[in-house]
Amino acid sequence: MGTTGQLSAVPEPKYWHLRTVLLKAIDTEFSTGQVLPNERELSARFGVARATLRQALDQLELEGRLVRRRGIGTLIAAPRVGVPVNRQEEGWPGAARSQAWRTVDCTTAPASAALAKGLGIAEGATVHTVRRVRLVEGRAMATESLHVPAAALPHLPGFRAESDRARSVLRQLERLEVDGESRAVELGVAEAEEAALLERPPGSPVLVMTTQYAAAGRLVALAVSTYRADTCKLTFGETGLVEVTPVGAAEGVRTAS
Amino acid sequence: MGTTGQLSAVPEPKYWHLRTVLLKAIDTEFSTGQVLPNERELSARFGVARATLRQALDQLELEGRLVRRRGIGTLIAAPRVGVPVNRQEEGWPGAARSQAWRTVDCTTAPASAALAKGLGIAEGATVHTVRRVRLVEGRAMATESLHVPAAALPHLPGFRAESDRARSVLRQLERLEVDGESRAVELGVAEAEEAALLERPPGSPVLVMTTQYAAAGRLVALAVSTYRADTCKLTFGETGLVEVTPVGAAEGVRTAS
DNA sequence: GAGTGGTCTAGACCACCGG
DNA sequence: CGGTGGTCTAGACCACTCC
Repeated sequence: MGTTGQLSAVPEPKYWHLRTVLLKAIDTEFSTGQVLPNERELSARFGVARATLRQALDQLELEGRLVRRRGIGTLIAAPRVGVPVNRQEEGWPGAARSQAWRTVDCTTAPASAALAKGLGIAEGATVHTVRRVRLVEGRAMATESLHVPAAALPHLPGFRAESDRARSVLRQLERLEVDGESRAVELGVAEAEEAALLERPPGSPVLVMTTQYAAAGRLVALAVSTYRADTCKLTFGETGLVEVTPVGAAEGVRTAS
Repeated sequence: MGTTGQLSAVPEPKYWHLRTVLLKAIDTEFSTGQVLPNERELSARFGVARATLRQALDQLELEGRLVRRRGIGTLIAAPRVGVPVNRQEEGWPGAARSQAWRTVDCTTAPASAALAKGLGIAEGATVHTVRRVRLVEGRAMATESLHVPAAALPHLPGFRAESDRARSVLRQLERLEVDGESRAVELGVAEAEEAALLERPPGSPVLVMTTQYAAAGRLVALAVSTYRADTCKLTFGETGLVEVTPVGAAEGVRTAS
């Protein structure tokens, strides 16, 4: 990486120009896992205040190009992991290759107004909520709150220990024939508990995915999942006919073209 | 909104606590379009430096709760717009209700390495690229670069004016029978040109969606779309059987539960 | 011109990590 | 312990919008 980096006059902010310079350096002179010079060193080298440098690093971290670790340094991030989110492969409890989820807890409570609306049931109706963490290669990638109206699980056995109840709910869901799902994805930030489960500080960006599952013409579950935006790329597989080359082969198309 | 807001001792950073306080105020005391007191006023009221207050506002803006306009003030944001992204309804050129796209330009050039890989063709092969902007309610919500190998469009007429060529490419695509698509969504930031098309400053967060379209067992197009993360919520409709209550009815489930 | 958010500075102290 | 990133401060000036 060059010594100065020639901050141009100024139609564009310094931090943005810095980001560009650093990005090029990352692409050409560093590789995954390497540590950058520390912030005080970098800010001196580029002749800017540390806060300004940090603004540039913030951008690059948001883009998933850098990882900053307190007490360690700033590292070049690994490319984002493609995380499949279709029901068949991974999303639905107990399906094929899923030891990928770890159940955190399970509660049973009356539905809040918002939750009732999302599930299309009456406010105050009993709802089971299973919280799970999705693991990819052993690392926590997402949290999920799976809300299921008690009415949708007629055969659920009576009270049990919490972990048993979670298992029961999940097992019951497996048996339902889900014939439709509707998803939405938006940007959010991790709140305290989520952040802890994801091993990230509060305020970290997440991709919030909301999924409504339908069976026999009725909604039977509402899942709210928060995926770490720094390390995850959500991939939506095709139920269709052709096996398409996995997305991710497209790495770098956006900027390189 | 209270006058002080009682910043607690400190296991949690001030800016994060501030965010919480402001979030509650937004939910209870303000409504869409209202302007907050200015930053100097707010920072004084909460007894913090302006930079600290801004850190809290940054978070809320990332969450899509605030919009800041230079020279105007900080406003309460409208809820995010649900933007459908399935091929049938909106994504594919010329489909049903689409006057929703505005073509920006159309270029024909050899494929870069990354692009060739994404399309499964040889590097340097000729590719048509149509850039478009997606409009929702008249506002620019996304940009798209649609890359199509020339080889996939055998009947494309010879050279023409750029706007005509764009039209031709899109029309040819309509005629192909697409039988598969593979999507990925991740977080990114808007670069200069994108940012301009989206009427946002560079560095604004975007949801980057990469879509591979297949027809007759081969990839025929690669689309890279960048959606404004502040105002968009991507919704994935079901090709399935049941008409599911639109996601968005689930508003507020995540925090309220 | 007055008022807004956007950028930038130069410093300070803290929390965490490793040897 | 020294070194790292994380937070916070108090100020300055700029770019923009509206009157």
